[in-house]
Amino acid sequence: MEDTNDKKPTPQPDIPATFLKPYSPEETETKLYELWESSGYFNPDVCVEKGVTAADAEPYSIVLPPPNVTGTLHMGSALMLAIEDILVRHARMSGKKTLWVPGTDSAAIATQARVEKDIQKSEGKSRHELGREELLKRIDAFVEENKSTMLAQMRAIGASLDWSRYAYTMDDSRYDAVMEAFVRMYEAGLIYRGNRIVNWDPKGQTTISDDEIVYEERKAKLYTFKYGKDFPISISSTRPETKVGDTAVAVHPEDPRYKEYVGKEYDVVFCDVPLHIKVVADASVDKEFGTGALGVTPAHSQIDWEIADRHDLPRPQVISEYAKMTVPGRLSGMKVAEAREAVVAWLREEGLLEKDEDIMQNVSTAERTGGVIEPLPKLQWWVDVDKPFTIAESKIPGIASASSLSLKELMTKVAEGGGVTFVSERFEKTYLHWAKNLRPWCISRQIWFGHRIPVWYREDAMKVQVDSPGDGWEQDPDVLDTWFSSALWTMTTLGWPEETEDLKEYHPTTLIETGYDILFFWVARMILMSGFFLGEVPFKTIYLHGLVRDGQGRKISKSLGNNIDPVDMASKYGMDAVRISLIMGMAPGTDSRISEDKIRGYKHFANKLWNITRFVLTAVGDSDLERVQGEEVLHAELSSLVMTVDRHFAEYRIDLAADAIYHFIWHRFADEIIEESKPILQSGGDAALARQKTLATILTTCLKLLHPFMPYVTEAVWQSAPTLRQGERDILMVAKWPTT
RNA sequence: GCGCGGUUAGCUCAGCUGGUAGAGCAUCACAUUGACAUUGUGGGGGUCGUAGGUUCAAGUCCUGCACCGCGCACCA
Repeated sequence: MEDTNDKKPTPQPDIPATFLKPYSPEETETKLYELWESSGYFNPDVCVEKGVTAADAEPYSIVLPPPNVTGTLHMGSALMLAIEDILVRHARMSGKKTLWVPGTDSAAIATQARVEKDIQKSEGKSRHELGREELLKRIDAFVEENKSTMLAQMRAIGASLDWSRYAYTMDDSRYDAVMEAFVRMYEAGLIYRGNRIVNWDPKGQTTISDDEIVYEERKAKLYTFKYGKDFPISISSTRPETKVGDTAVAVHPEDPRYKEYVGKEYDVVFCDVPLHIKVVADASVDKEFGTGALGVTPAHSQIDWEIADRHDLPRPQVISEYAKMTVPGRLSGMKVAEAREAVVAWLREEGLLEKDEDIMQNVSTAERTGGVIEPLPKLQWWVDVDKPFTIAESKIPGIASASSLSLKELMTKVAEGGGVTFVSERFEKTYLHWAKNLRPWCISRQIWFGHRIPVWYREDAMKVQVDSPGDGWEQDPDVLDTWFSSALWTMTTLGWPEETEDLKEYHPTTLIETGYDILFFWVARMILMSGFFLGEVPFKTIYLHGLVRDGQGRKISKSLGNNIDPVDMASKYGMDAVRISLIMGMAPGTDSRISEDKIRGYKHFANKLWNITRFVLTAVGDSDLERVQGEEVLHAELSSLVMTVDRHFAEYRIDLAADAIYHFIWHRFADEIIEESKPILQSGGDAALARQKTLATILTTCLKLLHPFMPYVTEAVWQSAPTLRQGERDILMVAKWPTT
């Protein structure tokens, strides 16, 4: 260090100068990542070529859940990268043929919404003023900029990803694969175009899937009223404005109050709109709710649409895509909220309102825009999850080749038959519950950024194919739900639809590791796609991690200002400290907490290891330890530590593995073994020599065990202290995992 | 409404197939120029949410209840 030493110079033994000052992450991290990357060892092919991995070694593969290109990495992404990097480094050191595929996700809606918002702010223009082509150009520029930042961040975290296999959801090869998938599923009859009730987001001006809905509990008023003075039945509704779209009143078939009216038809004028209402009996009606009679609005309610199906009712649309009334009369052009008040006022005037009561109601909102969902009938593209198809060749337990089943059944059987294992069993229940209640999946989106639907129209003709059929054919303007392409991710990153070596070698992948919040969006749908196209599961094990919360257990959010930037923290405390503090105390599937204090604590640990090294190197000096025997007892103890760590790895309890290593290093090795060693070393002779050997062996083993968790500091030690390598490779990342 | 978690020291959590409570942080006291003050040693602190049950023995198994969190459904 720079402070001039005017005290007597302590006699420095012959150890590398780098250990004479505290560990400095900022000086080492970038260099070490470059060392790893340029070594080529992130790529399993290179590992085989250079003899690090046996050619016939067991493959171990993980496909990185591609982060959205909408911004920068947050603590959640850092946690994900840390967990996966730990597993991957452990697998690589254990001699497996280890592949971790990097990627980024275009995140269609999220990205377009973000860019549109920016343009609206800076230029005051909407996307329609800009035009499709120009908007896409702007989005591409935005994406390119973010991508490079994000890739740099992934490197900073230390992720040992094989960059030679990097994929982006919208690159050419992925794009083509998505088109191919759509066409094949269409040809199998599992994708169809249909007019059904969709979840329409008036704010985002697009449909969204059931899973993209967020329910918000709000206070609402339930009004009870009649359509007109001469109408015999009262109904209840929280949305009286929709009643101008009613074509029936449904009652329970066994409700004695209404039996006499079933089958009768009435004409009324409701708020200036003439209605023709038929009374129908339908078992889906709950006799106990409200008046026991349900005003049926087929075009603006999912269940009403289904009732209309059963009773062959007309389905007039009375609300537009802009959530405005399309009926003539006083409501014409009003927004739904205004119309509601206007209808209530009219009901009061007419003396038709019988009751209004406060109730709590779940309002459906769009996850991305927060817009209140307006159910509307629309002609959209759907994945049919109920229609049986024939699975040509099945490698899934419980599903026979050439058998016939629906996608829903496929998804259920994969879990029930043990085709995949959930690290936390409880998620299997959640998954199964979801799979069994699955409804058609709406996959078309009315936005511009994304994989455009490969369907072509000319007059009344329609063709489903990847390339344009020729002049005069117009491509469907819609793009696919971003999760449709994501669902193919394990396959497309490995080369599908080509039958590549990678696909053969690494698919099914060993493990999917992602947040539990995208179990349905993504994990379940990968099972769907992989099952349909390949007859196999996309991954053998499902590891779901929880949310990263702040020190007080609050969700990380912009409004709270409690975001902790992983790269920021790393520049203060080192990335090793960030990584290990993210996974310490984090049981799989449960939310975890991160705070600056915790990270600071683990910086101390990195330095502790540094100082241990300094002590050991000093103790060993220039002794030749090659032929020296260490002490049995301590070696047995070390073995038992390795066994504990292995067991935790086998159970995916990397938090416990890290804990075991941490405690051994600090509280056993440093606090006890090193302290006990001081007199032994001073006494000299064979005992001292044996102890030197023991200390070196313990440290070497600790470096290896700790490497997956804290790759930088351990590699820094390995690089600076060749004496500790004991004949192994000069890069710790590819050293052999300790055996017991 | 259905389901899933959780409830153990001030805080964050661990306690596997049941044998009478552990760690880290925090706190208090003491020590040390030591490989390391990014330190060490020691102490205090818990009737393991609640009421029952099974058992020779229950944080640990079973049942009910309460509270917190989450998912799904309903949403007339």
